[in-house]
Amino acid sequence: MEEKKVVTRFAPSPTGFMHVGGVRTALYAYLWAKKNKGTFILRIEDTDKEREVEGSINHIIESLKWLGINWDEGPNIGGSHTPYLQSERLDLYKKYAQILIDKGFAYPDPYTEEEVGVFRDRAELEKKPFLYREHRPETFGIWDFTKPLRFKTPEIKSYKWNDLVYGDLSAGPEALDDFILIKSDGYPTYNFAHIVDDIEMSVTHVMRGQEFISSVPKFLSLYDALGIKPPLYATLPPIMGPDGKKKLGKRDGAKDVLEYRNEGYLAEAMVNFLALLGWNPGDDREIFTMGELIDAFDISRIGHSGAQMNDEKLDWINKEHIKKLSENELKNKIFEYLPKELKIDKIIPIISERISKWGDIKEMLERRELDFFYKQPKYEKEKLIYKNTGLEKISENLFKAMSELKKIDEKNFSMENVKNALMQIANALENRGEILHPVRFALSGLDKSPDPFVIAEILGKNETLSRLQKAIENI
RNA sequence: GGCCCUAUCGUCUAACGGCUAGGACGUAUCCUUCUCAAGGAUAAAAUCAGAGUCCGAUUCUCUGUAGGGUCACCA
Repeated sequence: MEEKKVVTRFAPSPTGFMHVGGVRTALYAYLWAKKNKGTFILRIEDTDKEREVEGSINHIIESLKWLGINWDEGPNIGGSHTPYLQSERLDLYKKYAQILIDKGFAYPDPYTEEEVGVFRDRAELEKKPFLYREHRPETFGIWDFTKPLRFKTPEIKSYKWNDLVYGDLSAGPEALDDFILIKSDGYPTYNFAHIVDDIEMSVTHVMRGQEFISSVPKFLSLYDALGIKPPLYATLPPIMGPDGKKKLGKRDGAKDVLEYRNEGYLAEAMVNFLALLGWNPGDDREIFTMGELIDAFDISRIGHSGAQMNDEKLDWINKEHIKKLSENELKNKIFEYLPKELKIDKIIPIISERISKWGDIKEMLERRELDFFYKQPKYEKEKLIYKNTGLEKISENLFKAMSELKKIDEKNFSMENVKNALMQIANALENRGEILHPVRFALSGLDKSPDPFVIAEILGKNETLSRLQKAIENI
């Protein structure tokens, strides 16, 4: 028997930016499709014209592209199920609506929105779940497109189904209701449209957040009414906000993923982090490329409980990915952030081992931690004193350092040689810091900085000696 | 309120019903050239509670508790 080709989709609504929750859903669907050499579809569910936010389709596209979550079919590139915007597929939903009407499984809603609202309020007051079907009219009129079209649930029963992640799930009959298929504005609801499209697009695996679990019986009864076998469901655990309580939502500060790009995170690190938020490979690996994720990914290892967004782990993963960059990639990226005076090859390791994301370079610059590499520092004496060493002693040590460093030929003024020279003096002292600290301070003017040897090499012999001299004059 | 889902270190997580509950981030301490960073080592840190089944329960069952989701002409 031939295996059916795996088709997954990501179907966002264009109501704003994408946050990590949406991205992770997209990622898992993508990974599963790629792992099975299947198809990953991007479909835009723009059936709510009220909530639609201008520009969000492009924003979503840009986010996915940045992360390398590439779709095989969808906006911009087309495919065999074009178009990929639901607002352009209205005829199709009408066709399916007609099928349901003909089968007696759909009817126009005779009530106004206000009247239904009254039913709902009453149910809420009585602490009962609201069920429209308890108000289902006896006889149905002809649908004239001005009223919403409702689904007539064929059979009110408890549903049981299997979820690829959660296993056997079930819901009571109160999960079933005569939901709206087509709104009075002519657009289908999510409940209806996504099912029609999943059928038309031959989607085999539906991955989405667990907020949809309680709607699944509705979907199943719709499939039943149509006489079509539903796809497989893989429900994803929620991502919680930083407080660990609520599901991450735009309302409580979920970040636009593109903001992570602006802060200087690598796309692959972001993907790596999100993949691990709710899934694990079953071994101790933590750092993955997209290709490695595709190999390792498996629905059966997706977790069941909510995971909390954790920026510190993301920083660590990003740093690990930075370490994997080639020399050239690292150089180009770091130089993007540096002023021309600092575009020195030797400064790259100094920066790269002090940052976890590119944006940290901006902060280093703002804190003026790198200025001394191209600018004579100002000396603030408070930062100088090393333990109980007196000023005179410090000057004396600086002189010693100068005279030793003068002996090194300019061509050989390397970190190693500077280190040897200075350590020779330092080791003779009771406390090595008595010379290492003043020298470092003379070169950088900072209480915290890279070590003096590497700075000396970058500054060169002349500048190094000149700064030692200036420091002596200024203390 | 009904229905549904979930529960292992602070966080992400691992553990056919069977070793001392493992790893990672973060934290702390030590080492490595004064500081910072990087690196190395070490440490502290968890099975929500109570019953039941079993020789044996983090794992299975029940109850409780806590958290989350859902009950739209939103997706």
